This record gives sequence, C-alpha cells and structure tokens, in this order.
Amino acid sequence: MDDSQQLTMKDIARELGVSVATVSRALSDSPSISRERRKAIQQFAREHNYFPNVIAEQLRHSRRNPSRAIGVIVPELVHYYFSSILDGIEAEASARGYHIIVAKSNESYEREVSICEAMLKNKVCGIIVSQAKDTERYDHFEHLEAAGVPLVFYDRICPAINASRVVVDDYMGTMNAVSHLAETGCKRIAFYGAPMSMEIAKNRFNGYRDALYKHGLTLDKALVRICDNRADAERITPAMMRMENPPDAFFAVNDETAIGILSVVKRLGYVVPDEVSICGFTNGFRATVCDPMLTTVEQRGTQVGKEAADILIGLVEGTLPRGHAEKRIVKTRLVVRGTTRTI
Amino acid sequence: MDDSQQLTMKDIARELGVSVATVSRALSDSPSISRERRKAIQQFAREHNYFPNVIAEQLRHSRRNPSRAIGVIVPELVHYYFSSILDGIEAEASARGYHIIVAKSNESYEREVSICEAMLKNKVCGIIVSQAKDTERYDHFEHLEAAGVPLVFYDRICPAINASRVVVDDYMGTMNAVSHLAETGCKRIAFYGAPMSMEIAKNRFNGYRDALYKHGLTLDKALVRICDNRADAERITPAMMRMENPPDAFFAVNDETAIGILSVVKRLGYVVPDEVSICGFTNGFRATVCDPMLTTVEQRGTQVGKEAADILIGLVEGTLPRGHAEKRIVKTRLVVRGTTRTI
DNA sequence: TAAATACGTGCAATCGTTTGCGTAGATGGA
DNA sequence: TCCATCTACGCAAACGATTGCACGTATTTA
Repeated sequence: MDDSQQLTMKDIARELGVSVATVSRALSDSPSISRERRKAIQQFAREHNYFPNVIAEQLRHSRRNPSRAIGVIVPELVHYYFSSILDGIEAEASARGYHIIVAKSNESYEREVSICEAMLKNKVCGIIVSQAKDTERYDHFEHLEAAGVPLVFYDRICPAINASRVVVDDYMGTMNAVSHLAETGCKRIAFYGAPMSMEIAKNRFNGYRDALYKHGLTLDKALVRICDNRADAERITPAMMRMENPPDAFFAVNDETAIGILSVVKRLGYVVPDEVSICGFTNGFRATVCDPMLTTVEQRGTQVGKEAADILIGLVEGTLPRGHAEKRIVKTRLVVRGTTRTI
Repeated sequence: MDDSQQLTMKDIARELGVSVATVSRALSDSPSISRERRKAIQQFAREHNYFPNVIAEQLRHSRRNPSRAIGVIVPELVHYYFSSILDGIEAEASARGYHIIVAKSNESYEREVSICEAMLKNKVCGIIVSQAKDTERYDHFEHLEAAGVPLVFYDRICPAINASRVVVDDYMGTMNAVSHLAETGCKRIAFYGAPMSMEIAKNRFNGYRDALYKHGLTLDKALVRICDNRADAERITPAMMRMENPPDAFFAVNDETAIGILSVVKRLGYVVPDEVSICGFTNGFRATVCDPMLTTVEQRGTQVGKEAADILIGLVEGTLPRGHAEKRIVKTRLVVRGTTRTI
C-alpha cells in the first residue's frame, strides 16, 4: 500500500555516491556544482519524483523566513458576503504564493480563542479575522500581536485594538442609497438596522440620518427599527404599513431583510416600486432572484478580501512596517434595479 | 516591535540550568522527571508563555505521524452548494482536531495540478477534492495516491480512479422530484440538465427517465434540454412554451435554472403552479426568495462535507484500510414549496 | 618549478523537538 | 561493607534540509 517512504536528499546522495550537501546545492542549481553532476542529480530527482520536505525547509529557515500560511477566521461560511471575502482572500493569497487555512468561529468567543491558539501553534504567518458576535475580550488578539503575528480585521473590526482593517464604506453606501430614494421622490423613508453595538450599524445609521438631512427630510423615530433578518422583517413590517402615515420607502441593512419587507409589502397589495420603494445592502444572490429585482448597495466582498490579504502580506513581507495599522475602506456601489423608481 | 524571538526549550533549559531533554520530558509530564523540577519547568514555561514549535515537532515525527492538515480543493467558493460542503468539512475536521487548507481551482486543470503539488509539498495528510470541469487527465491524482496521500472526491468524482467518494443521490433525488410532479397531475414534464459528460448529469437524467416510465408517461425528446444556468433558461424557455404542446412542468438541474424558468413563465402570463409546475435541485438561498417559493431537491451539502471529512480522517488514522475506496451516497430530500401543486 | 588561484566537493553545525541509552547518586538488602 | 536496584537526569542521535568553511585537485601565473 503505502510503499513510498518519501524520497529524501539523503537517499539521492547515497544512491549517487555524493554528499547531501552536494545534492542540496545541485537541486538549487548552484553554480558551485559541476554542470554534469548537477544535471545528473536533477534528473535523478525528477525521475524518482523527489519532493523537498517543506517542514524541514521551514524549520531550517524559521528564524528568517516566516511560513506562507495565512490563517483566516470567518464567523460563518454559508453566507454570500463571507464567501465572497474568502474568495478574494484566496485569490490574492494564491496569486502571491501563499495558502490559506480556514477556520469558522461560529460566532463564538471560545472557538475564536482556541482557533487563534491553534493557528499560532501551526505557525501561520498572519491572521485575517472578522470578530465573532459575542467577542468582547481581546486578549487573544493581543497575544497574537505580541507573538509577532500580524493581524488584519475585516467586516467586524475590533475597535479596542489598533490593528489593520478593511471595511466597506457603510456610511457613504447608505448615504447614497437613501439619497437615491429621496431623489426618486420618497418622503417617508424607513430604516431597518442592526443593533447599534456594532460599528457597521452605527455607520449605516449615520449615513441614513445625513442623507435625510441633506434632502430636507426629517428623521421620524417611528420609522427606525432594529431588524436585520427576514423573519423579523416579516413580523414588524405589517404594523409599519398600518401606521396613519406609513413609509413610502425602506432601507434595509441587508438583502435578506429587504426581501422580507418586499414579500410583506407585496402581500399587502402595495405596488413596488410605484407605491413603496425598497433598497437593500449586500447585492448577493438573493437580489436578482426576487420580483422585482432588488435595488441594493453592492458590498464588494471579493475586493474586501483582496485588500485584507494585500495588507497582511505587506505586513509579513515588510513592505508595510510592522506594527503599522493600515486602514482601508472599500467603496460601495449602488446597484439600481426594480424595487426603486427611476427619476 | 517584534521583540519576541520565540522562546524555545533550549532557552528554558539554559535559564533553569537543566538539559533540553529534561525540559522536553517535564513539559510532556513524564514521570521520569522529579515532581518539583517538573512543576518548576512547567510553571516557567507557562509564565513566559512558551509555545512548542509545531514545525520541529512535525519534522521529528514525520516518519510516523502525519500532519493534521487536510487539503480541500473547491472549483469555486461563492456558491451555495460548495460553501455548504466546505462548512461541513470544516465542522467535522475541526471537531476531530484537524485544520483545513482551502484552495480554489477556478475550474482549471492547470490550477488543480499546481494546487496538488503545493499541497503535497506542504505535507497535508490527505486531500478532499471536487474535480475542475476541464480536468480530463488524472495523473496528478495518481501521483498523490502514489505518494501515500489519501484522496476523497465529492460532487464531481473522477470515474477513472478508484478512490473514495461521496455524492448525493442524484438518481433518487430526481426520481422522487419528477414522481412528485407526475403525482400532482403533470403530464408533460420538461428536463433541463447539465452536459451529459458529467456523471451527475447522467444520473439525474436517468432518474427523470425512470420516473416518467414508472408513472406511465412517455419521454419526449423535445422536452429534454442541455441548460444549467439562468441566462440559458431565460433564452430557451419562451420557445418551449410556444410549442404546440407545451410542457406543464419543468425539472431543472439546479435552483438557478429553475428560477430562470420561473421568471419567464410568469412573464408569459402562466400561473405557477396551477398551469405550470417547476422543481429545482439544490435548495440554496434562492429557493426561498422567489415568488412563489421553489420546490426543490435538498442537496445537503453540509452532510456531504462531513462524510467526506469522515472518510478522509478514517483513511488517515487507519480506521479505514489504506487503499480502500469508501463510497458513500448522501440521501436527498424533496422540499415541497409553492412552485408545485399539492395533491 | 613554486606559488597563487580557481573549482568542485565534503564536513559539520544548525533549526527545535523527541527519545533510546547510559550513568551518577541515593537507597536498600545481605 | 559491598553489590543490586531505582530514581532522576544528561548525552547524543535522530527528523530533512541549508550553508559557512575547509580542503584536495587542477589550472594559471610569476
């Protein structure tokens, strides 16, 4: 079965009657080995398909060369935005000769801590992470930094730690989207957001508020709700529409919520977008499946992933100074489809 | 900045005036070291947060112990089915103390080959892979087997190689779905499938054919098309509906295609499901977003991923004999929603 | 012809751990 | 008092690769 006890340099050396050092040099094409010997050794290696043992290589070089493994921590995998980001990280990493080790925190603090430890043990050269929802202590991240492992946050950044990060421009994204609603004639624009404890939630709300202000609309607290999933949206929206002065537009913190609103509003007999406009945030699969298709803010997860990997690799390779906290903001893009009016 | 030149056993040994061997044994709690010394060393290590160097550990053990890294090759990441599978693999692997290294082939043969090489170099203990679409030579997979790296295929298996595999029960899944259509009164059931070069395509077609036969319906070749994406579905479906004797039901090879059909059929003014029934295959996000919601075959990607990881770990740990080709079939489940009739 | 310069190789240390074996000192028994 | 036994530790060789240094043999130069 498992006959192939990996071929090593020692084997080649013995077989060809030379020293291990010579084999090593020959394989790295060092000119200090005579041409014929070099070729002979290289050919022998090829024919017996020799593979250098990376473990040994790394051990030898560990003082100078970091590994080429990037640790990636995601809260969940089956999620459009996160898988886009993962896609972007993978693309950038593999293009630059790195590979990625992926672990899922399941939104749990404990998992996050043990993943960090495991990755540290496995000598990743750096870690790209989006915090779990219930993470409120940061010592595990600080340990990493102390151990010299650079850290890049994406999406859910850790405000308490001055590390590199890449986020989407939630403020401008929301601002533009709500402006679009206002400019197409909506007067009473509702806002369904995530709990304000998260940075991104605050930024989006501010974008909403400022867009209203910019267009001379007033902020009605009755139109602002904490709601970030479809089930809740379907639960609270009917009441919204029964108000004496119901909204004529909705901005939702993600596509899922927007689609919940859409289905309720249609069921109640309103015409979308003529009577009620709806705008989401993500531009995932869902957005093109519903009817009419959803106007939404494109989050460009792939770009986020690429930027994160780019920063991390920069930090690892020294292009960016160690300890520097690089902060990048990925611009969003408003994708106008059928749930909002044209001017 | 990067002060922490990793603490090694040598450092501890020097600091405490003992030999490295003693430190090693003390840290592994060997009884051959006196209790006090053991405790002292352990405490020192803890206080200076010593981390064993896994690279060195692995090198030392490489002859006997395989690494605990599982290589996972996916054709693409931003895809409901594949991310579910990845999710399942991650869950099973991390529960059993393994981590996963993820690489994306982009459906390219060359990428696949170079990924295999890189993973071999990086000493993964095994590889879980779904073949790229344009892979037609299998030497890279054979090399892996020859190098003693076990291989498990999922989804797109490689028929030419007798390796372990886990697939969903495409045949029965389709059979049940088409039977459901027949049993709810559909007489002319169309089939949109993937190119017959892929195993899964054949199996699904056979399920379709046999279901028709079972219910006394005849197979009309005009109702069978190669079509596995939304754009194509939107292009060819209008013509289908203009036939003198148009279909009263569609079975599509995936949800995306089914939704393409749905949008066309609705636009043409047919009532779904009263006049036309539609059934997809996947049960991804899309299925609950469209209106009416899609009846579809649940593919249970997470389960596929778990089974694949289970097999691989079994092979690695010797629970399953090396060289054994374990073949598992994950049962599908028909999820009946709004695009098909009730009896 | 002797000395200086390549050139091609091998020796041996090194990376951080693990582990078989040897041994000094303590303890026990006769 | 002497030998057997045990305890607690150190020595040194691995794992597989890299690399500074030394050295023997040609070739060139004075």
